[in-house]
Amino acid sequence: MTEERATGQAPEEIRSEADFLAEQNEQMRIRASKLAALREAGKDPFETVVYPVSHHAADVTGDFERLEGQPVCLAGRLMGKRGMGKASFGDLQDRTGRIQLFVKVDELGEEAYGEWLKLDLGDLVGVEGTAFRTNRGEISVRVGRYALLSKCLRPLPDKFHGLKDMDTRYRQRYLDLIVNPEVKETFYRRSAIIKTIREYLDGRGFIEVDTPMLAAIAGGATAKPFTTHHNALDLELYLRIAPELYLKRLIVGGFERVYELGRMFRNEGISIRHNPEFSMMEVYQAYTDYKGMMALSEGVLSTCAQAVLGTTHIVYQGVELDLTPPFARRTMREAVLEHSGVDFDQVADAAEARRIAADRGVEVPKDAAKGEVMNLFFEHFAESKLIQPTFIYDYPTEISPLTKKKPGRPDLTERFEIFISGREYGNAYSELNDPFDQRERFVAQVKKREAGDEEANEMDEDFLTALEYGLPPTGGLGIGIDRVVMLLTDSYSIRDVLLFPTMRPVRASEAERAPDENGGA
RNA sequence: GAGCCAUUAGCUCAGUCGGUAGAGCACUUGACUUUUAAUCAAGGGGUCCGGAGUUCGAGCCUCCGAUGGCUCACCA
Repeated sequence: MTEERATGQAPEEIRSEADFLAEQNEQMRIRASKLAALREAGKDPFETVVYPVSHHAADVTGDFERLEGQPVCLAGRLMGKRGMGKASFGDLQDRTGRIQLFVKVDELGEEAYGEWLKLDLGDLVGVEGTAFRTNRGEISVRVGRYALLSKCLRPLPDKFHGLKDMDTRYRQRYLDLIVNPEVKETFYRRSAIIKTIREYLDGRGFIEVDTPMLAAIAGGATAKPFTTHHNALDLELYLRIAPELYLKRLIVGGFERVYELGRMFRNEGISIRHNPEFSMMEVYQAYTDYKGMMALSEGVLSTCAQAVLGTTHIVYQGVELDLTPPFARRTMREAVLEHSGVDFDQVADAAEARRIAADRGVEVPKDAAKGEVMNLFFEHFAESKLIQPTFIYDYPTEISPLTKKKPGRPDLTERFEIFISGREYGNAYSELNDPFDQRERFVAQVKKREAGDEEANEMDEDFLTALEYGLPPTGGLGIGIDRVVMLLTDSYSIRDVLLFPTMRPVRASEAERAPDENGGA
């Protein structure tokens, strides 16, 4: 909050080329001196602005019958060099993959060939030549002319082992992308999944909307928010934890079918399944209920699998999963009964529920309601056993403050969550549209909040006002995009489906804190 | 937030009992006109994560710290 905070990097951190040449690393010095020589000869690669690319690596390899002997022009990163004296081979990597280059002194001339030999692995080059097949049968480009388009001044990670160090892979994702091809594939699939979801919903009359990420009230979910501050308004704001309450206002406004696909922020722990910022899809559809959302969930998930894998029979971490609709359906009570032997319909009240929890070694809060205990039993005994896609429905009212109650069962709500491979993928319900009931639920949440529950909802008067104007019966659904991407890319950790996962910054200099530890200078 | 493990050349990794630091790839130089982890020969390259301690001597033992990974807890 101080004025100095805006200060950027210190000027002495701006590095001249001479400083760069003085770097410790021998390989960097050599690369930098090659650049200096090129500049001196009037061939500065960084002056290049465009290159007339006509084909990509996969075009040439995939359409070779048609392209054999034809002129092609490609650009990319030089990833392999195999010199043979007066001829040499190289590997060019572009966004579609790799292709072999064949370079001969006869075709390039002495000077250009000599310069070719000085290229470094990682340099960005453009090549013009003809598509052909070598004696050993590899589809290649016979290079007639080439241009160095940008210089790579640092040595790349091992060409065979790639980059393995997880810290470096996440912090310097560009390196991971350059040398580990499967990483690119994951993010191509991520893009395809998001595109498929948009097409699926757009084709069914939904419109995509953007609601505030900066909000005065962090509502719509139970989670700890990040806080921030707006200077001009002198206002404390939260980064959103869910778009739900805004999207339902839009249903009140008459859009009838809306969705939002975007980033959420929750100030909680980091794990293999959790990142402080993550992506979620939320959908609201008027005149349907949670059953309608089950069909929509099945449609979205199976369509995504079909789009990126061509099948709904997938393998995640060695386990075969069948995403073909319809998914299994069971009530929470049934799942808990099956996996713990306890029938919560036979449990009289919260006190008895807490006694059973104590007997069974399930930790519950001292004042836990019966429904909360059942939910904890579900998480403790049942959740990890739900491998094939399963809708668990009839959630307790106490843990569902925005959900319509089940007719004839005020202790249960019309809500379900989707479980696959022992993990939650989505959450949906018949939206509570009774403003009186909603106010009571908010009041109950506020009480929990006052009792110290930082995750409980705040009162949202404007949302209640919107409900008083009339929210049609509406079904709502949220699906965690990152987890879907993990599922369909067989990724073990959420960090593997986020380009830049949240990391602790590396301390600039250890020396800065040394005096403290040495007890002063 | 707690526990366990890791950190050695640009990258991937060895490092014995505590005795002056090793390999492969990459790099440099030379040979080689169809190789593909090209090959062959020679060479250069180190803040052993940081700090303190024990010791005649520490990459290795002890303590403190940094960062990451995994597990657990909270959550999606």
